[in-house]
Amino acid sequence: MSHSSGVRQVQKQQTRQALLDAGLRLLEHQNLSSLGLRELTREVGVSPAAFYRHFPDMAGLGVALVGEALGSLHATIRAVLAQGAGAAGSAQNDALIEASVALTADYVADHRPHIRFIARERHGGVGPVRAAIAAELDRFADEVAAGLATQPDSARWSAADLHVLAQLYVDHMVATAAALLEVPPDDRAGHERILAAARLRMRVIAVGRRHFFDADA
Amino acid sequence: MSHSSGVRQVQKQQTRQALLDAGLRLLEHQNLSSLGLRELTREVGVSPAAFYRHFPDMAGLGVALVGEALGSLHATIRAVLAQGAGAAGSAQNDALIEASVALTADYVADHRPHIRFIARERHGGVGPVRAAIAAELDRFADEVAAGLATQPDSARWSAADLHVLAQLYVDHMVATAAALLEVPPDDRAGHERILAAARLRMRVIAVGRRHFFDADA
DNA sequence: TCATTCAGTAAACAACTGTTCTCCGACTTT
DNA sequence: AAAGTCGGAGAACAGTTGTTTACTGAATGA
Repeated sequence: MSHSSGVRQVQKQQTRQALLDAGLRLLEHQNLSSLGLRELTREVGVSPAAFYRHFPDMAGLGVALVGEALGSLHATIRAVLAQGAGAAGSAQNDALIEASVALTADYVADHRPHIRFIARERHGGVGPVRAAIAAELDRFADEVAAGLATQPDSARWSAADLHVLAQLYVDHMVATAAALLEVPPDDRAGHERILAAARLRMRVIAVGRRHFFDADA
Repeated sequence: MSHSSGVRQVQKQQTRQALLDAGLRLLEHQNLSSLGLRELTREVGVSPAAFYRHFPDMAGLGVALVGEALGSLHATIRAVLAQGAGAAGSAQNDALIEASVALTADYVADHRPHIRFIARERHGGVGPVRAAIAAELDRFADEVAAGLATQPDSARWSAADLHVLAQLYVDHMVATAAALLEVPPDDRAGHERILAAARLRMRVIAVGRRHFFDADA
């Protein structure tokens, strides 16, 4: 058999990664559908034909970038949500909100180009990429719904309705991430303004969930 | 002076409109940044050079499309929100939610390509278009905030926090509109599924607003 | 050691791109 | 009726684009 860590494979992965990195760099200021194959290979320093050794399409490159951008996030999200399992009270809830917002802020700070790519291509013109992003976000919603289900405030909620609520949380986090991109990375004040707004909105949603089945709701 | 309804002006507006219409048609399956000038003029049946008589750029065409897509919506939104002014009780609130959701559904049904364009270019690669969309959505948030302010449930809310809440409503409506686009126009079941989820989420937010300052919030 | 695999190259393909120029001819003003 | 305006056509510009082809030479496995 051919073990997968031969010199050949390693070098192939290196240029593949170089293509992904250069793509991300070039996509900071343009859409995937306007990124040229030659433009990309020129940036990397390989011949145009070399691209086809790694991806069938530009769409293929895009799908790979989606995985790079969001793939590692699932475990992190589950970890954050686990800290609120079974906990009650608004103090505990606020801690969970704070942790979620902090996670969003940190991830955007550390992966700006990736997040920008996701925001840009979420409704972009490249079908397979749109589908890949939608699939990842759906998985996020599943995970958030599972996390919500363990909390006392969700006692009277059906699984289906919890999933709808989870989508609201996910959408809101994506919106917050996109808002953070609109502000320069070193603008601490603008940064904090967005995060404060995000916290407020999450608290409104949390309160709404808790009182949703009250008599005067 | 030259009155603005001469044969000349009318014909000019006609080809301008033809450019906008053809643009919208071609943008249904691609991004603005990948729409070629020649591709567009070919679709309309005019020479490439004719484009420059109407727009300096593709970005210019895009900004004009933003106005076409969202400009007429402000008055409609104000009208819907006015019906809830000063009203209390969850029944009245539900009516307002229903009206908002119905407005969104109708507008998407009647302006699918426009809304698709907005969703696609909201975070797209063309700066001026992004800015134009952001400006329109900000105006929507202003209008929603003004509408919310007239309701008893907002009694203890500051103007600034109401504006943050209004952005949540606007974001949610945009997300709902985008979700409607993902489903074929004649899929009544999928359509209704999305609208039911939107209503639920809006109700959660409304309940959260009402109980936000409760002792156990 | 020798044959095989295969990532990357170079060149050629036909087609396409945005922009500028000069010109025409129908509308508009005087 | 003459002079002026101006939307649009047509051609030329110098590039660019994605894709396929035959090839090289180093890593690989027997």
